[in-house]
Formats: sequence, C-alpha cells, structure tokens
Amino acid sequence: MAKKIKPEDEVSTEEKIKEAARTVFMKKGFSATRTRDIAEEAGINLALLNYYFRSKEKLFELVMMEKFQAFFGVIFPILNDPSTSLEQKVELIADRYITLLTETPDLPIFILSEIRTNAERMVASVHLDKILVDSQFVKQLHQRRPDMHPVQLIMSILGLVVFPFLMRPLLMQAGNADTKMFTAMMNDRKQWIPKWFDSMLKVK
Amino acid sequence: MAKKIKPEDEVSTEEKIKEAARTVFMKKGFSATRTRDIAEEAGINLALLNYYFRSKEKLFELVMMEKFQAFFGVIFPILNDPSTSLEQKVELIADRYITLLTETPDLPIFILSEIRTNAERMVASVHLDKILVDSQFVKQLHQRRPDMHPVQLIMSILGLVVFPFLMRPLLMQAGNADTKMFTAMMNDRKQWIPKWFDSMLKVK
DNA sequence: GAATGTTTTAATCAAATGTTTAAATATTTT
DNA sequence: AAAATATTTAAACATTTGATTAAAACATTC
Repeated sequence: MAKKIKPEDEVSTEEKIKEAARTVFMKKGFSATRTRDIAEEAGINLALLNYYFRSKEKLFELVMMEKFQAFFGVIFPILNDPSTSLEQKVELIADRYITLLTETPDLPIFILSEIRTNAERMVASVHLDKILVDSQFVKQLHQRRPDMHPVQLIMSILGLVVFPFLMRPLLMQAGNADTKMFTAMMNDRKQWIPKWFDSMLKVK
Repeated sequence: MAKKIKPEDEVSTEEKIKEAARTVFMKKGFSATRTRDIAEEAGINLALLNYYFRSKEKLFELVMMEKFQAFFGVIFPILNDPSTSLEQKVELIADRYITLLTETPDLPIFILSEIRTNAERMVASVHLDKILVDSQFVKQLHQRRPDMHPVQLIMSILGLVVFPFLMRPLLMQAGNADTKMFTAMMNDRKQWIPKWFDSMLKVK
C-alpha cells in the first residue's frame, strides 16, 4: 500500500478514520458505536473503513491498545523507578495522571468498561503482576507499612486520582462545575493527594 | 392484567424476565445486551419480553432505576443525618457501601457506564446537589476544614470505597485474588478507610 | 498519454436484532 | 361447561448494521 504524496497540511484518509474512531469509541464504547458513526465523524465513505482497517473490531483494537498504553504507560515507569522515594512516587503519580486525564477525561471509563467486557485480553496485555507484586513501589510500601496490604494502598492512590474523572459527567451535569472549574479542582488535588497519602501511611 | 394463582415456589414469568434482565444488563450494559440474551437467561419465549415490558428500553429503564436507587439510596440518609458525627458518617459509608458492593460488585461500573451515555437523565433522577451542597456531611466537612473543598473530600471517600470494585475484574483476572480473597480485602478496608479519612482531615 | 496501481463511491448483501402477529394453550369468570 | 380473558409459542417482519462488490475517479509510472 504505497503512500500518496500529499501537501503537508492534508490529513490522510487513514488518519482521519483513526481519529474519528478515537473520538466515537471513547465516547460511546465498542457496542454502542456504529461503523456509520465513525464514517460520518471522519467525513468519509463507509466502505473506506473496511478498506483501511478490515473490520470494526480491528479498528477498535487499535484504538484500545493506544489508550491502554496511555493509561498504564504513565504509571509503570514511575512505580518501578528505584531512584525515587515513596513520597516522590505518589507526587509523580498524582501530577502526571491528573495532567493526562485532564486532557482525556473519558479515558478511565473507557478503559474500565472495556475491562468489564474483556478482562482476559486486557490482563494479557498489561502485566499487572509487575505492578502489584514486583514493583519498587510495592516493596517500598511493604517496608514502610508491613501491616497494610500494598494492594490496598495502590487501590487507594489510584482511587484518589482516577475516581473524580469517573464522577465528572455527574458533577458537571449537576451544575456544580464547568470544565474550567473541574480542571481547577483537579489541579488543587495534585497537591492534596500526596499530603493525604503521606498521612494515611502514618495512621496508627 | 389479573394475576395467575400459582404454587408459592413458582416464580412468575414477569419476575423471571426482570431477574434475567438484571443479570444480563448488569454484566454487559445496554448496548451489548440482546433481547435474545435476556430471553435465554430467563428461559422464556422471546416475544414475552415485549408482551410484559413493551420494549428493551423500557425494561432497561426499570432495571436501571432499581440499581440507581440501590447505589444512591444507601448514601443519602447517612450523609444527611444530623445526629451523627463526621467520623461516624465515614464509618457508616465505608461499612454499608462495602457490604452492598460485595453483594453486587458490578453495580459501580454499571452505574458509571450508564452515566457516561446518559448523564442528563441520571442527574435528573438523583438530586446530587442535595449531597454536594446542602447535606449535613458537607456542612460538617466545611466546618472542620474550610480550606478543603467538600467536593474534594466526597470524591475521596467515594473513591476509596468504590474504586476497588472497578478494579476487581483486573485484580481477579491477574490472579492476585479470588472472590473470597477480594471480599476479605474489602472487609479489611472497612476498618482502614475511616482511619485514613480521619488522618486526611488532620493534614496540615 | 497509455498503462498500471491506488483510492473513493454508490449500491448491495447477509446476518443480527428489536418487535409484531396470529394462532394455540392455559386460566378465570360467568 | 361455555365464554371470555390472559399467557405462551413459532414464525415472520422491518430495520439496523457490519461488510462486500464492482465500477468510477484519481494518481503514478513508464
């Protein structure tokens, strides 16, 4: 499949479809998305979707892997870094994750929905055990608080960071926040979460 | 529509369908569920679904309202009780919510997925502002920590309680837990969350 | 500029899916 | 028991939807 030579500002049909697929799949999930939705969003003929990506499923897989990478790719290197302290890791997670999710707030619900319908494949592609058992973070947690299960603490830090983005549609619809205000709250949260987590680690 | 007189142990067709709908909708969500899935799960003829409930959508709405009630009904009375302290409320939420969700662990992802595709209707049926602005809990939070936005703290407590159930499929698939072990962890969590939250409130 | 390869389009297909129909069966009422 | 009403069934219907096809339009190569 040779590439056409096109002006720099032109976006290839393939990329238009991929971008439309990102948008629609992210918003509605796999089952609720029609190939025609994607074609319309991309402004292309329906048949081109199959021409470039063979099938709806293949296209979805592409988007999913990309998003999965975005979601877990941020956290892995931070948790495994042997040169940072526990406190620094928490600070980094809060900061990097909130920054990422502020840009793509639909990411968590997309990932979690997909896990619900396809836990096996998801787990195969993420090596969760590397986080939950072997990571530097787990070792540091265990050393600090042998009486708290590291998984408990990982669920806590992730819950503190991610859960607000799951509540976001509810908050915004309830009129208690607009996009700007929500972003401001999440930025505020970047500072609170490390403080909160440190105090949790000191609980008697 | 007169009721048939049937032996006590017989379950009515209507209830069989409703129960099957609960099961399938909860597991797969609205779009991924086929009416034939529900009919099969209920062990009834496909046409009976429309005979008793008019449409897939009407049946879904019924299930959804029920689950919504379960999810928010637990939290409302606790947060609005003027006779309990901040600490008692947190303890109650952790205990009651974890108990509820241990019985129906798919509830959170179901609710959140539905909110994603239908935030307006959801918000109309929950009076979220009653929690986020007017509740006793918010007043107590504000009195204790005027420098922390109450919504921040509500997101935190809910995140600590609910998020593990969203990660459950991932944890269990990763082989780091079976049902029994997960339940044990969540029971453990009933005691940690109040301690954690109290320490968060004391952060400098 | 003819030949060749690539991209796009309109039309169509086949399967899936929510729903309806009409006849059969069971139950209740008179 | 007969009539009326309610429930159940098998079949079919009408759309929707993912995918394909065949030809046209376009671009590139020789």
